[in-house]
Amino acid sequence: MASDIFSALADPTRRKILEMLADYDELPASEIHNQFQVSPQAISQHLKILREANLVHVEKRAQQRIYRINTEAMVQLEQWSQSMRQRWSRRLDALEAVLKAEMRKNANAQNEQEESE
Amino acid sequence: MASDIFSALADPTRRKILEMLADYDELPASEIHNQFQVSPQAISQHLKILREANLVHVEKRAQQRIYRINTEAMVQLEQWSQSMRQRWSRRLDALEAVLKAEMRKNANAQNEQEESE
DNA sequence: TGTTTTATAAAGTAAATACTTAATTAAAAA
DNA sequence: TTTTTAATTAAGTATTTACTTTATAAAACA
Repeated sequence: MASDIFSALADPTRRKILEMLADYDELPASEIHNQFQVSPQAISQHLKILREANLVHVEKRAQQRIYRINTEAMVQLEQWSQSMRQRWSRRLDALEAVLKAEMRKNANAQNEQEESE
Repeated sequence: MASDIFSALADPTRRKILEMLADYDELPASEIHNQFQVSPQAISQHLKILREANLVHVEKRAQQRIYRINTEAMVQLEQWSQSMRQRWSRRLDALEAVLKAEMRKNANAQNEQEESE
């Protein structure tokens, strides 16, 4: 996992930037900035963090910097939540196995009792 | 989305706590603390943040506080990444439609040319 | 009851974060 | 070539964060 995807996603401005990029594919920094009330420098700093987390790609086009979302990095986020689910269900499977074993044991005990009656 | 799930997940200690809870279902604060090098107070503060983000549940048991993961909140994280994927693919679908329309147009142009030949 | 266990709350601090303004870079246009 | 456009980097600042130590709470145990 690219070191701090989660820190990068912690900021609502950066999440909104990613959502914009998911909707529009490619956007120059200036257009991203238009959607917010803060300075272009502030947005540039957010974009730098998104770049460093490998959540976006940049391409130079004349004076512009064109940003795109990096879907691979987004996949990593999904993988983390999936791995959480797997840990969770692996535990549930183990619990289920124990419960089934318990049920068999009870069923056997029941049978033995019936046989002795 | 319970306001700052993402901020709660930004800290590696808190993510590790969640992973522990995913593996072990229920754990008292003291056992969680055992896995880390920081003070119990520091862990208590992390647990508070996880509680406020609704990522965990607590149950009092004698002096202990028993923590469990709240799977509903984890689902919200998956929903966000899924919604990102949806935005992304909705855009791809639209692009595909445009491309298909282009192809039809070209095919028609081709036909008309053949007819005139 | 007084003491121990388990945990949290409160107060203080160093480092990180999200902004600002000022300065710099580099391509395009006049 | 000078100016404009688009964006970044640098420097400074207020707030937030992640810890610490100290103090408090509440159940269990002697």
